[in-house]
Amino acid sequence: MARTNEKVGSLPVGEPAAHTPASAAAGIAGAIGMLEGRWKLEILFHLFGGQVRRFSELERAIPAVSQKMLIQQLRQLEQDGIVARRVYPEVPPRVEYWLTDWGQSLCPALDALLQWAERREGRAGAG
Amino acid sequence: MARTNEKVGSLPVGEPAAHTPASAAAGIAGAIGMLEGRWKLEILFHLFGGQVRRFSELERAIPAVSQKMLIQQLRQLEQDGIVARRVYPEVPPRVEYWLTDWGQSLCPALDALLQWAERREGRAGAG
DNA sequence: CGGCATCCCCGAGGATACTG
DNA sequence: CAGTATCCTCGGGGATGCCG
Repeated sequence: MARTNEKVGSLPVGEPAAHTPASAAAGIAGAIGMLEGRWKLEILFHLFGGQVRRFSELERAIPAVSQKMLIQQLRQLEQDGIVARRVYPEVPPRVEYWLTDWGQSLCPALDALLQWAERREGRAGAG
Repeated sequence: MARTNEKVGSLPVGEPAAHTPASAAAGIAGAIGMLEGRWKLEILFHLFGGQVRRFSELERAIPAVSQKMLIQQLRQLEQDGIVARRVYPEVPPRVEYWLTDWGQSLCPALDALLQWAERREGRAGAG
């Protein structure tokens, strides 16, 4: 988010696991940012597992979304390298969407988050 | 998000791992929602590892945040059961914040997300 | 069928000032 | 020091209409 330039002190460059609270937060914020649109997660879950869907299929699968939003979120996901898109130069037009390998690899991370959310039951905490 | 009432068909109730695309998305959206405030992640990373911080410490640790925002996000995290709060009835006032056990358990999930984000480099994808 | 453009609403988040 | 109240900005996202 704002200001990632709070340089770390003396780091052995090359180690990918070195983070300040700010840089770690920034990295995750970036990841979450890519997932933030109101419909992106739902889109992703319709695409996980190598599924290929055309625009109208997604539209039907997510009834509450508007065309504009669906396109917008799809394009953002595409731009972020999470989903891939293919246009068939036919008439009537056909466009298909699916997950990139990197996009697919989001699944476990999302699953971890879901597990965490569901683990909430016994949230006695550390009070 | 909108409409979680798209009931699943015939599920063996009791299995916690059964999700429709919509319900999985909703669950993760809930988790992400708790993390969404602009400062929450940064707050979390200052609290991970059992650290206890008082309000003014967090304020100094996150210079760009306003009092209002810091309090608001802290309170939301508290309400969600992620952070705990303790007020010392002294003067001048002192308030300390730390993560609940459940909050601490977010760390691996966040880490998975961070790993994923950093794995982006060779994002050739499944084009 | 799929996509872009326009207008509008609403709420998250910021700045500032005040209180106990 | 910690928290509250008020006001304002900004942009995400909804509705609608037109195009290839």
